[in-house]
Amino acid sequence: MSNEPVWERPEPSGKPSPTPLSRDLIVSAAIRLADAGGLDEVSFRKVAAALNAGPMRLYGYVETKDELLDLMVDEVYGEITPPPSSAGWREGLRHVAHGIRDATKRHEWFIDLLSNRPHQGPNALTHLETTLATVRFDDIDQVLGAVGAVMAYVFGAVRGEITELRAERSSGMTEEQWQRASGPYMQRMLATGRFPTLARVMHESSDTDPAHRFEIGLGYVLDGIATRHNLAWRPAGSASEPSAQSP
Amino acid sequence: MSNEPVWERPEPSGKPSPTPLSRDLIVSAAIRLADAGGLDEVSFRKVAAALNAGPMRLYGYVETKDELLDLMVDEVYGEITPPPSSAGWREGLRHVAHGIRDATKRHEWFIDLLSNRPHQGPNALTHLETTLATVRFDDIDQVLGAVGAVMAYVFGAVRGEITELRAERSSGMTEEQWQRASGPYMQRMLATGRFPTLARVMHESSDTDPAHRFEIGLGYVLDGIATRHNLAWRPAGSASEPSAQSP
DNA sequence: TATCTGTCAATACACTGTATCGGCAAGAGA
DNA sequence: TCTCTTGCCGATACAGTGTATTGACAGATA
Repeated sequence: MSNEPVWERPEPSGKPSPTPLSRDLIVSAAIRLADAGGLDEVSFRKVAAALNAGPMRLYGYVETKDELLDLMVDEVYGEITPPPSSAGWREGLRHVAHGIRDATKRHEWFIDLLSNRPHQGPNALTHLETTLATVRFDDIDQVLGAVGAVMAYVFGAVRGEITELRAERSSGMTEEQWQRASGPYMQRMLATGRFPTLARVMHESSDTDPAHRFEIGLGYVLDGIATRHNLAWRPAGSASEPSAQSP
Repeated sequence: MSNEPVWERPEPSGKPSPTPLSRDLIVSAAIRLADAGGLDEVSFRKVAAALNAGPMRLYGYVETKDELLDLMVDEVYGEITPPPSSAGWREGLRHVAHGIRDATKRHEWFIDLLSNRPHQGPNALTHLETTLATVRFDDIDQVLGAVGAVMAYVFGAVRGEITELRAERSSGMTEEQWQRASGPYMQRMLATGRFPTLARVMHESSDTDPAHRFEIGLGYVLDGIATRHNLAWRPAGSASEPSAQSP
């Protein structure tokens, strides 16, 4: 009934109980379950059971399951360390990108909760704030464009990684050879000759390290921002970053 | 029991029936339902009901619900027109990017089915093949890197768009003013003063057209690829595209 | 002490994906 | 033509989901 978002709604007034409860306890239990067995393990019944409580007890703290998921997402945002305020826009955005990727490594389900609703919890907002603040272009539209592009790339890339990783895991522990067409189905498809370029990629590509591929793509995006805005920029492996200026 | 993927498994031998059935009928019914009411409307019971059949009848054509979703995804890939073979890498990738974005406009649920499993249906594979083939760099790793980065950006950006669009729709038809902090919660948050840059973005940004923002980010990625690989490239609005060369 | 208020457990409902079983109808063999 | 097999389909059932409803009980207040 209450139209306020979770973040602004107070929790029930911890009445002394054999097993005390709180929003924090609930979300951390849910996160534990999700980390261990994926989002499917997160049900009100299971979360409540993990806390020695009845399922309906959770509804005092959380109005709906989506709210619980929102709280979980925001908790993950809270784990991500902001870039140092001394960082230039390029280092800053790289830091943020890796922060999200690392967080998703710890909580794979994080990436599944992107399309539910926008992330507006307090931690998500401060994450967004510090990310925007690290890009000190004069033109605010350029700031938004740069941050938006980097975020879009990061989310897409991380999602791809996780998807691939899950496929490997479920498809019988095929380590990195999975995309090498070791799956019999893929082998048959490639054998049809209808996918020559794809076959070439599978057979000849030497770049199978996901972290490296992530870095490559991220480099593209950052280079593009620098090029488009005529920012000074060094091609590779350079330590210092010039302070940003919009043209 | 059969370990073969759907794509290689024959359908039941169309026995004459009052209401004939086929995989195509099933997936198009499912797609119709999903287009109309989102993925939640796609259940075996509802799809079967739309075809005047019992739910269990579908299991002859599709072994599991994930298989049905895979078929739906592949159908969407089939709708995407490949780039003209005359296109250079930049036009080609732009064409692919917009193809995916447009398809997602027609079928919003498409973007939700990315993290399930990799897309390996015949249409998805030919889509990937033509995408790779449009980038004629000598170094195959550079091809994969470029295509991977563009795809990651596209998926991330489109997902963001759809998420925002859904939020607007559910949050009471707030058109484009949503991100202008018209939501009372956001207004309160911004009023705390803890998010100055975010507030500035919300108030001062004039760039609210999603299509334009998509284009901007895509431009970053393509510029980055061109820059990184020292490809000839014109900053803006230039018609002809030089044929690609890797350094 | 009596009343109110807020928290919780139990039950119930509609819905999901899918395993199992039993029948039925078409094709094959005699 | 009669039987038998085979493959498809419907009905039922089961375990699980999110959540609405109800009723009891405990602590605070009058």
